[in-house]
This record gives sequence, structure tokens and C-alpha cells, in this order.
Amino acid sequence: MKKTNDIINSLSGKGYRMTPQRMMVLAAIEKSDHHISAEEIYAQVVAKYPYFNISTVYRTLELLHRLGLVTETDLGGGRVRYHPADKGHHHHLVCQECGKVIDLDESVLDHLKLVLRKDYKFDPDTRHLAFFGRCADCSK
Amino acid sequence: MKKTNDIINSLSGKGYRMTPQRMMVLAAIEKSDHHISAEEIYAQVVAKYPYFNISTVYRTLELLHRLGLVTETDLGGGRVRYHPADKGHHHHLVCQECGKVIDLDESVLDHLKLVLRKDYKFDPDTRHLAFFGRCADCSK
DNA sequence: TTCTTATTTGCAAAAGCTTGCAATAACTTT
DNA sequence: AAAGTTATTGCAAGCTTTTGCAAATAAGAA
Repeated sequence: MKKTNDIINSLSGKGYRMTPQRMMVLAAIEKSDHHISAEEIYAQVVAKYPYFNISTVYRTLELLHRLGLVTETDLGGGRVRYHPADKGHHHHLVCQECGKVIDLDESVLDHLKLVLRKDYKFDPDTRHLAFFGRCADCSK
Repeated sequence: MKKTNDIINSLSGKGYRMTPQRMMVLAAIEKSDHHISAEEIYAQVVAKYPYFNISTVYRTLELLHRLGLVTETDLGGGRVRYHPADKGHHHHLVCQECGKVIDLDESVLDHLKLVLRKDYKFDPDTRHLAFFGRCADCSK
């Protein structure tokens, strides 16, 4: 994640505004070292500012995702998880049997990206994907 | 999708039961030639049987997916879509700009599948995936 | 600083999906 | 054919996320 200041500038350059709510959401994502959920962000911010509403979290996340600043990934468990886009791209293998999540290097998708770009002229957003299936232990 | 009879047999062999509701859900999926949603299945069945409840649709779909008979794919638009697993595996490229959906041959994922199996001992469910991004027109 | 105005927020309601539970019904056993 | 067992259903409530709208407010103009 870029410095908060950079983000403020990049927002206002595009006609968006930097509000206290957005700054607090940004701070929560920035300091999180794992894949944070909307509910977790909400809990952190509402503790400081009681009128804060969770729909603002979702709207801010949607904006940050659209601007390419955070990635959205469904890791199962019934909620989407968010991650700063520049804290290292990686992917996940999610076992549908035991729920285990295996981290995957970004390079595993290089080949696929290439094919999609070359043969389909499609520019895929492959910054943070999850593949579901069965892990080694559960396949025994 | 296998013949309904085969499915009935394969269900009862595993301790599951064939109910009128499940048969109607199956019929709806079977006769659909596109990627049908839970809501669409519900609408078809409830027209014949007014007490029918949408939670039965979701529970039946979860079962059929677990048994490998249907695939679940999020094609955007806020709802998951279902497809008979044996009506040809394929994938989709979904443009986040214009919403266009491009069909993709299954073989595009062969390489990735191989790597996940070999290097990670992970057996991925890559029967029907969607990749989000930008299509050629919207990248101009 | 004050005014202007378009963006953003909070709230409430809704959409899509899941879950707990008691009643029902499919299949097995007798 | 009847009884017993246990999977399945319908209903209601709940969870996560989205959306419409009026009120509030950030940022540029005066």
C-alpha cells in the first residue's frame, strides 16, 4: 500500500474526496498484516467514531479496488477478504474439505496470464486469486 | 448432466433421498441451456409447486455441487450461476468494464492444473472458472 | 472566508444466501 | 403393509453485501 498521502493525492486528482472515514478505513487496511474483512475494518473504525456505518466500508473498499489499491479475494468462509495491492501479489489454494489455505507464488499464473493476453486480448486481474479444491492430506 | 435416473441411483447409493423437490430442481438445471441462477430455478419450480422454498434450491445445489454433478461459478452480477458438470467444461473471461463474458476453452488451464498437482499436491476444482479483467475493447 | 455544488455519508431497506429447528416424508426393516 | 429411522423440507431469522435517498460535508470558486 502506498503512503496515505499519496493515496489522498491520487484520489483528489480524480475528483474523489478524502474524508475522515476513508482515512480511517485506509489506516485499518494499511496496518493489517493479514487478509482483512469488511467486518474487521468496521469494528476498528467504529471504536473510534461511533456514527460510522458499515456501508461506508464497502463503498470505500469498492473504490480502492477499482483504483487498483486493494485486492478482493473470496477465500471461502462466507466473506470476502481485502489486501493492500502492493504488499506483494500472491494467490491461494483453498481446501474445500478441511479449509486449509496454502499460499501460492504469483509466478504460477505467469503462463496463464500470457495466454489470456496473447490469444484473447484480455487483460486479467490476476493479482490475488483463490483456487478451490482438495489438499494433499484430504486427497488420501 | 447424466440422466435423471442415474442421478437418483447415485444419490440413494450414498444415503441421500430423491424427493419431488430435488427432481424438479434437477429438471430445471437439465433443461436450461445456459448458466442458470438459484432464483431462476426457484421461479420455475415454485410455479408448479407453491409451497416450494428457495432454501431447498440452495441446499440441493450445494449437494449436487459436492457430488460433482453441477459447477458453481461467480460470473459477476451479484449472483452465482450453475451449470451441469458434464455439459462440457469451459471457463469465462468477464470484463469488469463492460460486463462482456468471453468463453474460454478448458485446455487453457491444463498447464496451471499440472503445476498445482505436481508442485503443491493440490487437486484443484477447475471445471468452471471465471477470470475478471478488461477485454480488448475496454483496454483501448 | 463564505458560497457553491457535487461527492460522500448514515440510515433503512433490500438482495442473495445460509442456518437452526420442528414437522414431514423417503427409505429400510420387519 | 406398518413401523421405525433419519434425511429433508418449510419457515423464520440471520448474515454479508448492496442500494436509494435525503442530509451532511469536502474542495474549488468567488
